[in-house]
Amino acid sequence: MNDVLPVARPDKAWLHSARWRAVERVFQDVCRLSGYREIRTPVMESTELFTRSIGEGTDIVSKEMFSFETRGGACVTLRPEGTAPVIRAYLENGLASEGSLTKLYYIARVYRYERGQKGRYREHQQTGVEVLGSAEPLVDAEVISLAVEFYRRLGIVDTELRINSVGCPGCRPGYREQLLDFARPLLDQMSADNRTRFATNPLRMLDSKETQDRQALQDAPRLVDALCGGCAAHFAALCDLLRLLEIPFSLDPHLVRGFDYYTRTAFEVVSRGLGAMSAIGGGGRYDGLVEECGGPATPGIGFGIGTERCLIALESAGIDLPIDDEAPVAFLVAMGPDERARAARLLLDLRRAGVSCDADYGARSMKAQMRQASRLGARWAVILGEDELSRDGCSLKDLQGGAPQCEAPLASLVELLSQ
RNA sequence: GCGGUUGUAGCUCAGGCGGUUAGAGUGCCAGGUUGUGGCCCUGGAGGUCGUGGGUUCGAGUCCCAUCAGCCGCCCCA
Repeated sequence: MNDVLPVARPDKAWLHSARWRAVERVFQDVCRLSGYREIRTPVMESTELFTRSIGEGTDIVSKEMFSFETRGGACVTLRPEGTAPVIRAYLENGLASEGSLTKLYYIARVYRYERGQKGRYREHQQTGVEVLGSAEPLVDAEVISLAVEFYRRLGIVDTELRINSVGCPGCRPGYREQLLDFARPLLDQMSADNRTRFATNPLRMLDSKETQDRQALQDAPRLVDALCGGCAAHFAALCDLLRLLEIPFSLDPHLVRGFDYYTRTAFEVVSRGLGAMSAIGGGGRYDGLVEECGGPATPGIGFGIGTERCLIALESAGIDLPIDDEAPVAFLVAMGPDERARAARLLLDLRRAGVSCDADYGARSMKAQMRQASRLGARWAVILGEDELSRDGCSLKDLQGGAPQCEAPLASLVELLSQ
């Protein structure tokens, strides 16, 4: 299991909870600066929500969902992605207000029943945003720039942004016919998977990474050339905006992505040199999804970013984000039962004053307590012995500096350590 | 879903052709220092050998299944 461990137990660097917090903090900062608000949705939703939104023919729905029946006989699924639950919550809680945008972000554990490997886990985390209520290319550009800005702030610079337009229900069927006509004579040159896709989900043939499929479809008609007027104008406007924002991108006419709900803009951020696990984020526009989920026709766009993949990318790039200092300021060393009781009171007083502190709770030797203080990285050892307590004082030893040990009155301890 | 590989102490790993009380390093605990961390020395504790079956007089070792990790494919974050 990929447990996320405290910093004090060194393991794979990216498994430290402090690093997760650091990445999440960067994401939250970027979102907050851009006017997004956090939404938290349940891990479990009705199965139907996902089969309808993601699409029956997709890999995720057909073989990768953790689905089961409740005691009451309802079919539920652990969410395999973040968008559909957000849409459901948006509708159910009336977050839409007439004629205005809703900008949301989420940090969600998601679940897919698939074979694990580096950077791919059955339970993983995605951070993402959803913008509901606008079809303006300006919004597409903001969402993409938000994702790019997140990577930039993390320091992951070895990335490439790929975009495409997958059209709309108006122009896609026409393209679909073009593609089918092109592929039909080439069917025997393609993989079994692609022959299946030919019948079930032709656009996904383009996404195949099999070399035989890539070769066969190399000169296939491009979706971007078959867009209707509205989609073409939208895509052109987005490309202009990205250039204005100085966000480098490449056009990938074969980019389709794994969800059926995408319309027009689709994009992916890949981190080069990470082998099988190249995509570290992706998203797109889904102008029909809200309606599909039972709401009013509402355009939307969003993206999802894999937290684990970001952490691995950071690790392999040798980037150390600033992480929380978990070392206590003070460690109380108590010599006997009376002193331990006194220490308990001091711990409370110090903590109330905002001074992080800890102590040993057993009857261990002074040497062992000092060793623990040192190991925890405490700045001060506060020594409570019979002698000191008889004078209502304690000995203060600086475990990191070279200052000589001194005695201080207990009454002044909180003030001394608060500095 | 497919292929390869690994699973032994908290951690990193040894354990020729199956044979008696399963080892090392590190970490942990105690002592050396009757009340003082890091360095050093000595000692100690700690293991259902991933799990479940099977073969055998006897399985950490061989066989099967299963789970998990890692790597590749597919797909995706």
